[in-house]
Amino acid sequence: MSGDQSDQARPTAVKQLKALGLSTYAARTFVALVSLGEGTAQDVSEVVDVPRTRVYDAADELQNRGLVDVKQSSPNRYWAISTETAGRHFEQEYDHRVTVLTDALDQLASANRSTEQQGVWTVTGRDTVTERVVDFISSANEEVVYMTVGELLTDEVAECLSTANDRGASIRLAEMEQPVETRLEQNVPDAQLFESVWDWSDTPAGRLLMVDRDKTLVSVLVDGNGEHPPESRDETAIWGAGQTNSLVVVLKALFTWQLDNNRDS
Amino acid sequence: MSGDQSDQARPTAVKQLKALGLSTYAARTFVALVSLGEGTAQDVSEVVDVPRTRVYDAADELQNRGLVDVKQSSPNRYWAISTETAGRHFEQEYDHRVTVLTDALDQLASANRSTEQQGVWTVTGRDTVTERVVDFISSANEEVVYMTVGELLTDEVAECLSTANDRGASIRLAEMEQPVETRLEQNVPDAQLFESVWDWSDTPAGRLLMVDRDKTLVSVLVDGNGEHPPESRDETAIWGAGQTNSLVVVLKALFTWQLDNNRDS
DNA sequence: AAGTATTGTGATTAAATGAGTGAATAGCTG
DNA sequence: CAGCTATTCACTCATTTAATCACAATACTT
Repeated sequence: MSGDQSDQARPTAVKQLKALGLSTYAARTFVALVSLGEGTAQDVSEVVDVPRTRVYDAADELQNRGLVDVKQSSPNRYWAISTETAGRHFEQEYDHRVTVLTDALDQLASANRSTEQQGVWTVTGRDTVTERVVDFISSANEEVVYMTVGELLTDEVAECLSTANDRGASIRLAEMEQPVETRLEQNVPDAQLFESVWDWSDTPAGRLLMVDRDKTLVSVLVDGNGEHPPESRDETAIWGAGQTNSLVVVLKALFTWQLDNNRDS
Repeated sequence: MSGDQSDQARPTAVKQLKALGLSTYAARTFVALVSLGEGTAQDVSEVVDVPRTRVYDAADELQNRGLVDVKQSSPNRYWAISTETAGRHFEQEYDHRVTVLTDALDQLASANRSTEQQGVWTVTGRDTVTERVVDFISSANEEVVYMTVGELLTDEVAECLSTANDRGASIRLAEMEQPVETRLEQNVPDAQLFESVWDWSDTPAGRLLMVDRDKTLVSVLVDGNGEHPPESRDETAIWGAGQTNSLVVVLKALFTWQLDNNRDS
């Protein structure tokens, strides 16, 4: 199929453009103009599903956004900016957005974000959990203990561990499945490896993390509904912070015992 | 006023969050949680204008987006991620969006984006015009002739000119108002400067650009309605491409005469 | 030059999304 | 167990957005 790519490309492009704030018609019109390079309202409505009489509004919207130039002739002709320019355009727009947002939020953020927490917070979604893990490791000053299944030791986390190590924190790393692999040594060469004395193989455990003996996180991998391939298994985690936090106390005990035991052997 | 900043910060933060795809309630709830650090539905609805019974939906939305963690107690407590994490989060999200979009658009883009154009395209808005100017200069292989009023020779354009020069294109630069200033030499040291023989002082001219004697752009500065300060004057431009394009022909003639005349003196 | 086709604008209607409100259920506390 | 609060759910109202139609203006054709 020659159109196999385009058949996919068109809806995804429209979807992204809508997510970036364009109306449905504007998104479709822009996609049409990118395909055509240039065209009239008629041309556009023939290529995509936009009523001809609405192409004018859509083109207006696009022009105001700087995505389309207009030739004032009869009939009017519309010209879409190049894909590279469009990319740069949106990048700039959203850099600006995020800058303004973080500035505003920084002003609002209260100083009393205490690290002393009573209970336990839950996080869902693999990316979100990873985000929290990275957060924690980034805040490490002295020690990071991280036990994980192999598939979750991504480059992002590995890099983060390296940075923490450079900062002077000691890294203790273990894998749950096999005995410590050489892969770990490649990814995080400065880490001090240890082996788990328990067998996690029949548990859905994902990661155990402890930072400076003050912040801890536990995650499990949970199958969605059907038997998806392993990569789409969802992850949910709980975390807590502070010396008096129950989860911290438990994991501290667990890891201390674990590490002591390892040193002996 | 102590709250002078926050009074501004809160609405702008909400506005940006909405622009980034959150619902009004979700945006307000997040702002409240950033201010509080942590809180119950009650707390949130007391701080910002969200009905208490709806904080739960909003928090759900935020949790799915990975912006808020939940503590399952009674009452539930919600915890907002740090502003830095939020910034990184959105950056990542939109980098991803833009990547997917440009990929899709590249597949769609027709190869026949000919540089040979019949008519003349119009662009409005200072930023958009600048974008087009940068586009043009970036595509220059041999020669760039750029005549501009001082306020429009921004750093972005200057840098772009330097790059073009490094690529082997000769840069000819002039300012419309005063005789050629030393400022130009600072900004674009490698440019060959020339003086205009005409007096543009009573015209609203903004820029004249010619690239490789094949693409040209003319812009004018136009007052909005009231007497705004000069920086808010809007700009509109027309451009054309191709050896047979009327605008190209005109500007080529103009500049050739201009440059010849300059060399004589 | 007149008629026909096509382009552009505006008004109008219908559908969908989202904001706001209140009632019902579940869970805790005394 | 009673009274309270927290949470969820269902519904209304308003605003926005999609879609259609009718008309005016312009260009093209014979």
